[in-house]
Amino acid sequence: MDIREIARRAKVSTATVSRAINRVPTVDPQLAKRVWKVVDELGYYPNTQARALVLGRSRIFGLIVSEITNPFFPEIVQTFENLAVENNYEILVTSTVHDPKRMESSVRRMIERRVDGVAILTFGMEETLIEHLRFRKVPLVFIDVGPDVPGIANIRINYQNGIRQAVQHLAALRHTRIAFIAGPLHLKSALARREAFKVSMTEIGLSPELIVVGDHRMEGGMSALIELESLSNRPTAVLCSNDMTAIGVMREAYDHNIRIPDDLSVVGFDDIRMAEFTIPPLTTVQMSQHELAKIAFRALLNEVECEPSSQQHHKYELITSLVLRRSTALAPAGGHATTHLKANRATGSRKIPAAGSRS
Amino acid sequence: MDIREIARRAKVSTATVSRAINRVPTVDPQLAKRVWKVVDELGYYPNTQARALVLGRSRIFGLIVSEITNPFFPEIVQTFENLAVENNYEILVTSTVHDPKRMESSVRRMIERRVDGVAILTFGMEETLIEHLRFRKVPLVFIDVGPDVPGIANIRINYQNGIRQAVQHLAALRHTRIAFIAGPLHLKSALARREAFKVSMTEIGLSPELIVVGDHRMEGGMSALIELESLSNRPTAVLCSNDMTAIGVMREAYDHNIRIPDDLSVVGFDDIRMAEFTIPPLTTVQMSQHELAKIAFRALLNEVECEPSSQQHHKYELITSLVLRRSTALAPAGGHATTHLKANRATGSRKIPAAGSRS
DNA sequence: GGCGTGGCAGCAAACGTTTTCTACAACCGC
DNA sequence: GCGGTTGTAGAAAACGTTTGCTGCCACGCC
Repeated sequence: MDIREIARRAKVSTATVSRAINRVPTVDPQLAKRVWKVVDELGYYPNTQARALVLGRSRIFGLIVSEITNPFFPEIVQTFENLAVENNYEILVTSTVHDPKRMESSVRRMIERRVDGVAILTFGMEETLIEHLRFRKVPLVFIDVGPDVPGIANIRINYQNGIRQAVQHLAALRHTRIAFIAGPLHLKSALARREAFKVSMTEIGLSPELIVVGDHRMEGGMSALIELESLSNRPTAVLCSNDMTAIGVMREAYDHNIRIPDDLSVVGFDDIRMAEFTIPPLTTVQMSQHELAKIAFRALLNEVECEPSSQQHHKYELITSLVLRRSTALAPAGGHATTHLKANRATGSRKIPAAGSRS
Repeated sequence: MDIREIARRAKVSTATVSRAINRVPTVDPQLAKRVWKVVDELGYYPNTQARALVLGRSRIFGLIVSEITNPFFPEIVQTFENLAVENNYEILVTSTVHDPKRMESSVRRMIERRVDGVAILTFGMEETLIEHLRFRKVPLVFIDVGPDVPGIANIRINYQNGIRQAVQHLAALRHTRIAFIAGPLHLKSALARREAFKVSMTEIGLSPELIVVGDHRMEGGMSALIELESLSNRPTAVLCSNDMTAIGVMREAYDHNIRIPDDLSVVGFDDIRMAEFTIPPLTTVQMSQHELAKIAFRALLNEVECEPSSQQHHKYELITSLVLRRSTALAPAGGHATTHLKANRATGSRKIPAAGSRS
């Protein structure tokens, strides 16, 4: 069913149908009404790919994220989608899952579908891939980083602010041995957070020496805690590069009967929704996913719909700030007990194999 | 840059370019090589919307989920995307966020973009909306429910199996007052789980009377626990309609110093990834998101790429089964203490307002 | 009353592909 | 050597829209 079918039934030309559908004001109200009636009766929906072809605009925005399974991102995707719906855009979401092949395929798919703009909310995208998009003059939005030219918006994130608050908060609780569990260091965002930690520690006269590397996932938090606990100058507080890491830390601490926050204070980063529901609720640095998505979308829309002549090179900045919950407390008097790693609880999960007779 | 540009530079017709690009074997290898060279040099990518227009197939699958922010779904989306990439499809994901308006917009967007099939992994989609898709002969895949006609695949989920295991597991731990926190009862899936609970309880001679209603979110779990704790015949175990509810329950229990599993056993449903990382790790009924996505994708692909004549009305079924972790234990001797609701910890979260001077 | 003008509908081209059909060349067999 | 057959490239139509341009009609003005 196409526009011609409508035209036939409404006894007008396809041009008139098109104009009626698109609410072009020069069309006679009576004709328009006739068209709408037929459109409605037949349940006609315009074919957006035909429209995109002639218009040269697809009304699709690409959204490239690291992994949609990381709870940080779904919130962004949701907000982004809400805004897209409001503005009559579609979104094409792809995960890079830290795989160069997938990054490449992400970019290729965006280009093939002729998206009108791409928000790159993943880190560690290769320069040459980005060049592919830039070459085609696809408007881009980056987090943190990206070339400093018109048509490309950068969202700067003020990591320092929130991390300084976190460090000062811990220091105020008399912690001196504060560890940092970094993210994968090939990611600029992870690097930036670690640097912010170093700066903040130095500012208050502590040496930022307890730094181990995680993977921004729960597993990395778990092994990082084991690593930290095996040290002779074990920390009394640990600041994590993201919330997932912090959740892993708390989970591992649970296995070793390390009490949070009594024995060990934990601070996360991101303030994902789950942070409010961990046990104990996680003190963390908020980096509003909602705001981030809003900024990214606005930036993209601005690039696409405004005159490129206006060359307005907006500076977008997202601030971060500490949210206090209950995973931090006064430093224990003499550091926490030394037997943690021995008090292992049973771990692992078993699965019931069959349908189960009554037991 | 289009196929004609390539044709001009390779000194062949557009037909040959098209054939070369699509690896049609009848094209002269030498010509093909010439075309590929130009394609490569110019960084040409075919315009999929033009292709879709003439082919009548968009190579886009729609994926309608309830809320992408519910951790159950991102796993599905990821697996679905992986399969899509492998098979050269794109996915168009929309969240209904339990909003009729958004469901409508979801369906409209799917139709406008001319998707080749839709997996409806949300519950409570209105019949008339589905009719819109069926009317256009869009292949559909449903969870649980859906019209029983060719071109529409239903993934039946065996809730009973897993829930029976859960109930029997709790009974084996000498629990007799087992509560159930249901999901929103206008959802068929929530209803089915509750029914499975009732059946399972009855099977072992317990009466399924302790049933309260949640919302499949953490907040609902929290208030449901409060409700249950205010009862005179307070439960010693609670089975939740999904894991988010269970997380809410454990979080609320924490606030009231109800120990899990010592005072209260908790069982979830879904086995989201986070279930392994809660404190304590959550015993739950697994409903593999990975499998679910695989089945949905396969069903869709089957509907789209196979002869409609084959009429193979595959039955897809997903079984569920209990995963034991550490949120369940022997029932406390005389029920747990009665003072829970009074031993309230401080709650809520505060936010540090400004950049923070040293404290 | 004639001409000019404004308003509005329709024709047709264009968007970038795929594919059918035609055409041409080369080769083979008789 | 010629007709037939096979193999391969190109011309052109088609997919479903939008929109510039043309042209018609009616109205108003002189």
